[in-house]
Amino acid sequence: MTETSREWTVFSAQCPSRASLARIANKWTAMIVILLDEEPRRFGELHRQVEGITKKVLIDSLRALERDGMVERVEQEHARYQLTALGRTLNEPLQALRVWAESYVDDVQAAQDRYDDAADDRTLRRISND
Amino acid sequence: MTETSREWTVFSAQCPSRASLARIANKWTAMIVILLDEEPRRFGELHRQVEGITKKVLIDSLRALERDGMVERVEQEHARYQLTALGRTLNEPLQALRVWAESYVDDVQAAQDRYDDAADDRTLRRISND
DNA sequence: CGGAATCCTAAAGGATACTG
DNA sequence: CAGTATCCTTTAGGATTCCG
Repeated sequence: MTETSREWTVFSAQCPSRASLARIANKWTAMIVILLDEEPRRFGELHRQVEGITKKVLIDSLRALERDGMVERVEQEHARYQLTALGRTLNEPLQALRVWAESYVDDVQAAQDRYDDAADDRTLRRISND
Repeated sequence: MTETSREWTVFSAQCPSRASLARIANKWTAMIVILLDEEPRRFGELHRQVEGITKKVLIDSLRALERDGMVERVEQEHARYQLTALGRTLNEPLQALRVWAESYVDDVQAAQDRYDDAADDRTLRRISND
């Protein structure tokens, strides 16, 4: 395996880095961090920009990111959120993930079509063998 | 927002790139892709190396990755899996995520401790105000 | 060994209503 | 507007058993 920190490895179930990976390898985290990296934003802005997220999920996500030290709430009254220094280090890898998802839409779609067609074939062949 | 593809955006709930993001921003996906990028591996190897994953979750993950065109099964009899060209493009961002998770364990832990201590304080203050 | 099938639980996530 | 509280549904994921 590639060496990173010698002490921690995400491949070990109990390693704290595994929990960290679970938190950051997450679509809501990715979208929120990317938006907050552009500029601090208020709750309502995030709620509108992350289309389809409910208030509950958004607040739960923000709290979890606060707890993990990636996001901080400034201006208590106006509920403005921003990234911490730690959170900012996260933008690059998450942004790369977002770019990947948007760049390869067609390739993924094509692969899915091929796979589903092949699955249909398999089903047909199985039925005709009965 | 940062511009990537003009046609797709993960921030739109119905955009196919959102589903793609959900698939790749996922701890199981990350671990499997990272391992397969090193070399093709058999089912049993993956099962041992991704500690804590069950056979069902592993097979479900592999099938989903196959359907999305990132993984292919070679040597049907020996069940050896490898990345496709598309899947290989995914290693860099996912590896970056893994490195992040392993590198900042201490910072995250410290943040959690601070957060939880502050939460205790808040609780105590609220109780004494009753 | 590499699965498939079934069942089940826990956790994520959604809907709705209410509040300062 | 920025939440909280409740309840409910859905999904991910785990446990177990069986099979070629």
